[in-house]
Amino acid sequence: MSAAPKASPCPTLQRRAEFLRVAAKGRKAPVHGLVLQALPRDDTGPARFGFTVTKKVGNAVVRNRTRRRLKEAARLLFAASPMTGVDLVLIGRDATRGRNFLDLQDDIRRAMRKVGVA
RNA sequence: CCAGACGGCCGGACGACCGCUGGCGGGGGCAACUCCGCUGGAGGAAAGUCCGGGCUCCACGGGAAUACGGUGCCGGCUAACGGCCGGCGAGGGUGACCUCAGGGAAAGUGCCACAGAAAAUAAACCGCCGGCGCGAUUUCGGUCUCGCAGGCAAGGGUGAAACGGUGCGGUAAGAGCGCACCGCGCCCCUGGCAACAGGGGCGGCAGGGUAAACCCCACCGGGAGCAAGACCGAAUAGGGGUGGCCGGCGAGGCGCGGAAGGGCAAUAUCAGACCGACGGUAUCGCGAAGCGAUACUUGGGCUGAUGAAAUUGCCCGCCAGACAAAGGCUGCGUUGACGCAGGGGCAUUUCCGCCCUGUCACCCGGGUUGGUCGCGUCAGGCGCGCAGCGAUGCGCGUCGCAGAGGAAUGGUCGUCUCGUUGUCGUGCAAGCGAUGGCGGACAGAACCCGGCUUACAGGCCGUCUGGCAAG
RNA sequence: GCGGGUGUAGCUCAAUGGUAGAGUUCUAGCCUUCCAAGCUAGCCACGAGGGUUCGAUUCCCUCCACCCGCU
Repeated sequence: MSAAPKASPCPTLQRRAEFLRVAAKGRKAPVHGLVLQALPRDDTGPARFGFTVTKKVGNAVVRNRTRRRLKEAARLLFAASPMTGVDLVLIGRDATRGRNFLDLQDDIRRAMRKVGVA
């Protein structure tokens, strides 16, 4: 990469191969509001996030809103307590949209403990 | 007031905290970037992708014809359209109004099942009619059965549809055979730019339906799409080439290594079942770019067997992260890392193991999961005026109004609002007030614009129609 | 973004504009000591809505769902 990488506080996974790697080799924790997949990395860079909402959940508006809630909940949580050296994939499900926001944040914390990276 | 028709419009509001992103200004930094402030940040359909255009590349000397695809009453509007407006015709509705692929059936071809005699050059099942012959009967007028050769198409029956309809005359019975009206065709007149409408005359019925069957006629149409297309591309890694320098030993059996090897044939292939996706070949359609269709299999992989397999030729492929240049696709060196040795690394020492390994300089090429442009000032929005029945056009004024890039335009909370519903109070009642619950549609820009189509909670405005009531 | 195709019985597939059919499944009966096989009978369908036509699974339009290809 010729341009210097942007110093974003919350870098995202973008390539399909990265998502597949996390799904294949990482650990999975389904909770009520979402499904979390995590894969530790060797380096000590900031945690990277990926967001997945399948077409089964709904149309474009519903998927967009589901993804944004997950993104915001993750942003608030990890701004308070940053993590390093891990790739996280958050998968939205039907309940994500109607879940109380505080409960959704608790769901993420609970899922983090289940996959053993918290 | 009730029911309805048409047109236009809105698509919850405000605030707090925490975020994302475009622009402008300022500060820091060599720069990438970062901080602060101000300001902008989804839709009427952003959707489906059904049409039309801009823009870009490709193709192209002009014109015509053919083929293919599309459109199809007339006139107008428009950049253009399969869109819109106005008019005409047909059908529906008490009405406002709605619906219609609505050219040609007298160029030709095809089709019209079942039923029916007959489904379109006509024809005659049951029938009707008079004549002739035999016979029966008779109140001597006639009546009836059967047969023969004829006339007729009114009635019956079939069907979605039966070679004009109704009535009168006429006749043996009938028939546009004659007449009136309706329909139809032709001609003329009037109105209209036209589609068409109205009127008159003539004809005596010719021409069933189907063109969302082929077709004919008229008009329109090059191909692909912003992943179009253009530019930059360094360090490092990686590919290739040339030159200089350095370089201890060894092998071609197995094995191993190497940036890079398969197929077919020749004295090495064989058998089996399968597939037609991919590739190839052939044919067909259009002028080509390009797009598409059909067929085939010397093509493909799979399973099993034999074999130590070389060499040569041809073809394809590979070295290579798309493309190309030059070169190469092998291994005993006029060489260049295969082995050993040597050098370096795995914290240090010895052994073992693993990994890396000529070095320097110059030059060349392509352009990726990189960056930049394309990228938002335009068939633009709003207001007023003028022209027009209208679509729309013209003039003036005014505004600047998203620009992401796996994808921003948000997340959370509160107050209000709207709908619905429960409870309480009040009231004869409609209702009003208080309070609580639930809900607020359809849906997310991806180059842009004009349409069409489809989805949509709730609400507002205007015009009109039918009905009821009151004045 | 561009383009193509499919939708018929529970399943796999047929069908010139004229009564929707085959195999299989299911149900019942026969056969058998019982089961299987076999035989016989039955049940079940044109993705949705409009239009053209006397008549539509078939022709035309719109919508829905699914699949495939190219870039």
